[in-house]
Amino acid sequence: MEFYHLRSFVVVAETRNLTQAAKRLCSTPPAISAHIKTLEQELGTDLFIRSTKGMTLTKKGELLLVNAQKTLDSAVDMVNLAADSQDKLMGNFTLAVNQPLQQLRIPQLLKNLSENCPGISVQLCQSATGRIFENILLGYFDGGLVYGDVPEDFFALKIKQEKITTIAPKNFDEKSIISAQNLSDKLWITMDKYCPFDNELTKRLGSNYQSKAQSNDEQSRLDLVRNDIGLSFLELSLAEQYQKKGEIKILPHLDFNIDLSFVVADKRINDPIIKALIQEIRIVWNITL
Amino acid sequence: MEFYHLRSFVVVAETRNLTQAAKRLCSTPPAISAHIKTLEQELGTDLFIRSTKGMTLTKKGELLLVNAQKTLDSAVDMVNLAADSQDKLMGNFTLAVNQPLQQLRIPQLLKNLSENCPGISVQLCQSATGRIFENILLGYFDGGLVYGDVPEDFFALKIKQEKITTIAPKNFDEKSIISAQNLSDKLWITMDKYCPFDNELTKRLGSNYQSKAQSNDEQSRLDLVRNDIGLSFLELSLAEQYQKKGEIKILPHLDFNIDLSFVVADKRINDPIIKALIQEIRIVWNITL
DNA sequence: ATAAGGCATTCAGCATTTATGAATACTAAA
DNA sequence: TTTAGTATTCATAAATGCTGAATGCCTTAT
Repeated sequence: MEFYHLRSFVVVAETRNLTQAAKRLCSTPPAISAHIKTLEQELGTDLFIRSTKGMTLTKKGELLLVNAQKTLDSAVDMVNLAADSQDKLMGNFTLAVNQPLQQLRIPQLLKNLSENCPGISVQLCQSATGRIFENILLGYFDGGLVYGDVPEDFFALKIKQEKITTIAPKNFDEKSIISAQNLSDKLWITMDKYCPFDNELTKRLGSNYQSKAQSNDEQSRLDLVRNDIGLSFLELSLAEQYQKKGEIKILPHLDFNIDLSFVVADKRINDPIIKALIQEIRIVWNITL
Repeated sequence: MEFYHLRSFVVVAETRNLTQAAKRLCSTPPAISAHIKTLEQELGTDLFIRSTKGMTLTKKGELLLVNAQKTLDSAVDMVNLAADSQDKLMGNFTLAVNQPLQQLRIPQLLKNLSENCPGISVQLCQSATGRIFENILLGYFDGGLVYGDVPEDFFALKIKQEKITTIAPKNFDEKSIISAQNLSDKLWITMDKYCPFDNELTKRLGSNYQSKAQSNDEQSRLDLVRNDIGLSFLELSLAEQYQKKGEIKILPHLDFNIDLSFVVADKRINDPIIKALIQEIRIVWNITL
């Protein structure tokens, strides 16, 4: 049974005349006749009573006509839905982030997105800057929020510049630190090779600093510093909060700035979903251009 | 768009694998691939994202899958309904009657029928015995209740024997009637050539009786007799009712018996609807065989 | 009575669509 | 590097559906 059987069924039932039905269906009586016959065989019941005057529905035909009509309507619904959602943006976007969501205004972004682009759903994924680049290239992420410089083959939208400072345990003797170089023999809690923070550290202190522990997670690093394990980098405003509480100390000797950017694969810059997402990011972060 | 497109769509969505889908559909990957591609072109949107791992639904694919499934379900409903009502009796039956319905227990018949065979609807039609035979042969009636002998090519189920008597106006001088022959020169209200009552009249009185008026309708004939137009035949029990009221007189000289039968065309005796109807008639009239 | 017109159906041949099987290109895993 | 699994392309074969003329049936008009 195919749709054209049902179409013929319905039209013949309406016209009660095979010839006219054929005209309306832009076909010929033998073709429509065959449709009806096939349908009758398949359903195992007569649908019409043939006479020299035309075709009249049997009782069972009347019964089944309702379902046939319903089935065709359902199909039309599907086609209409496809047409309606033709230019409607729909899709998933796997967004990798390198910080707690609040700081990145992600909640606001999701809120705006669900209002302006209800067809786009976002899958969030925590990762480190370097890994984000890799996974975007591998197709596991669609885009991400990353620190620092952006490799080739990536499109980057600069969101803001962040100030990074050095945090130390509260009982750290900051008097002993005169220049940045004095920090190179201290114990460090580093990120990992995928994090530009570590690059910055190497740039400033050389590669002879000691790494006591590694963690991508800001919160973990903070905890380790709190517990007197060593020094680490942290975003300035966050660090100031914890210093106020007396939990850590801030060492300004290595302060540096770093860009926070939204990145996607260069080749996907014309993807309408990505375009829409960038638009929303611009709004949330108030990026004029 | 045809059903096989939707079937392929649904199965590929389930298996997320063209090869397995093809197996399940007893087909080959190129065929199923073409189905999907055709459907995508027709709907104007991609349904799947192809990868070396298989096929995964796009967002719009997910959206449209619901409708596709619904459409297929609706079609299955129709096929199931056809199968369920396979052995269910359905149809119209045009029943011609030659008397008021009450006497023929038609109300009871309809009641039983609607309980035992809800798919059968009955169209009632008043007519005269002879016309009933003609119209059954012409296909205008499916069956009827008739008086007297039944021609060839008809199946007859005898329902009961009725006593027919002669009715006369109330001021009729019955003393003057010694034998049946005395009635032959009276004025008669006859039925018509299609009614076996007239045959009976001819048989008994010869063809030289005078016909003043004709009517198939019992009520009309009764009215005419009441108004002193002439004599006529009537079923005995009815006649007795009217005699009690003093409206008419009964003349017993020509009394005769006649069968009331249910008839259908002989060739249609195996029609299941007719079989069912006969069964119900047997019940209503308590006909043991 | 006869002819004409409308109806559904049958059938042989044709046109189109659909399915197939081998080959290809790609990717992931071994 | 090879192997296995994926979807796709292509030429060919098979199947399916469509057509137009012819047929039979019936009703209506002549």
